[in-house]
Amino acid sequence: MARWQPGAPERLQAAALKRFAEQGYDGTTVAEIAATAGLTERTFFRYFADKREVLFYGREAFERVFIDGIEKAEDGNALSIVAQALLRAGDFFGDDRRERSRARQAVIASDPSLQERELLKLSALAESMAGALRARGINATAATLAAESGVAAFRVAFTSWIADGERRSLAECQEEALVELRALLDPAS
Amino acid sequence: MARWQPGAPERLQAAALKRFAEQGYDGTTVAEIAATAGLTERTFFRYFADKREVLFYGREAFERVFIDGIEKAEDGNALSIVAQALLRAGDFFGDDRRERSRARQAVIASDPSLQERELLKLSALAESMAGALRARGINATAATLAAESGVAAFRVAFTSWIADGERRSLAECQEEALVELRALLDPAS
DNA sequence: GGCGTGATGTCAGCTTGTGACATCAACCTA
DNA sequence: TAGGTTGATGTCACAAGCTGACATCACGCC
Repeated sequence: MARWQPGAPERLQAAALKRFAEQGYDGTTVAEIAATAGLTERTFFRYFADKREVLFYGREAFERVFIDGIEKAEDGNALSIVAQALLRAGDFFGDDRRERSRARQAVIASDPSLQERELLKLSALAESMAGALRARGINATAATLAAESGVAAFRVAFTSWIADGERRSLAECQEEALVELRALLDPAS
Repeated sequence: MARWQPGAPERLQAAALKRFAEQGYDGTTVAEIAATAGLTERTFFRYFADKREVLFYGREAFERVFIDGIEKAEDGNALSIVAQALLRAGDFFGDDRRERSRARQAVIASDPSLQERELLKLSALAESMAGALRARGINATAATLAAESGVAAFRVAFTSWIADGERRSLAECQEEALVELRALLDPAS
């Protein structure tokens, strides 16, 4: 038998989500999270740089979907490449993930320091996307603007997707947000 | 003679900028900042909610320029209203502010937790701008997307403006960024 | 059987941030 | 002018986040 239970970071994340939902983010100490997972505070900080980071465990897979999407997109202008990547990323979030996403987002919305961290992650995502666009020959400024606008569209779509009573898939919400983005130039808007 | 030296928050901010430049953000404690300003740590936390906030003192005036710009802009589509506001905001940063902006931005770039705070402030700015757009009758989604894209353009322009050797005014950098943004959304491109 | 490895624990300490209460010059009022 | 009020600041104690140094000890390899 193994000396330690496997999957320490996953257990810590599960424990944290449970506690945050019950007592709130601020009302939960790292020591409590660790105890819930059968570990100590010190071990928590070996896996996560700080208390907030536990909510963002496993982001790399998520980010890779966007980068892959940009690399594999058909040729077009910067925005159309980003749009293709977003639509593929939409498929990454199936309907089974909706409830968990909602719960996680509710925790993040409850605390400004978590919103900051979320923004930093999204900013890093935009920077990665801009890099992938530059690798396809898009100029630096256009790449940055396309990536940032794309992330803004993703946020709009994601917010709709987890809203109460929303039935459409994330990909459908994405399409709508992209239509709106392109319509910003319309004199009618 | 007054019991206390006036302008405690300004003195604390100046002391902080000085120390951060000399010793780095992380290498400076709040107690040191307060001592430099002739005050105590407790007083620092009476003026600033946390250590980072001292770098963002006086943001309201900055934000108001954007909101005023949106309110006073001539009619047009969402993006053109945002563009008018950005160009006015460009005038807010005269050439005399360039050096201080550069120094401040260097501190922020040196520490991820400061970048987080900066992103939160910019996100709040975008949300205010979106509100001002909605007040002009723009629909919610378009307002959010136009505001976020506009803030992205501002960041691009601001980064150019404080780059080494840049001679153009911020307003000129803004114009360039806006041209790129419009080209991005233009289906013809 | 001995030994290194590596995940975890223990402990001490620093920094950030907060609540409760004390201080005391300036100001107001009778 | 005496006496009370105000408000910026100080003092103290403490919780919580986070870190470095070192200890522990099952597992697996030689």
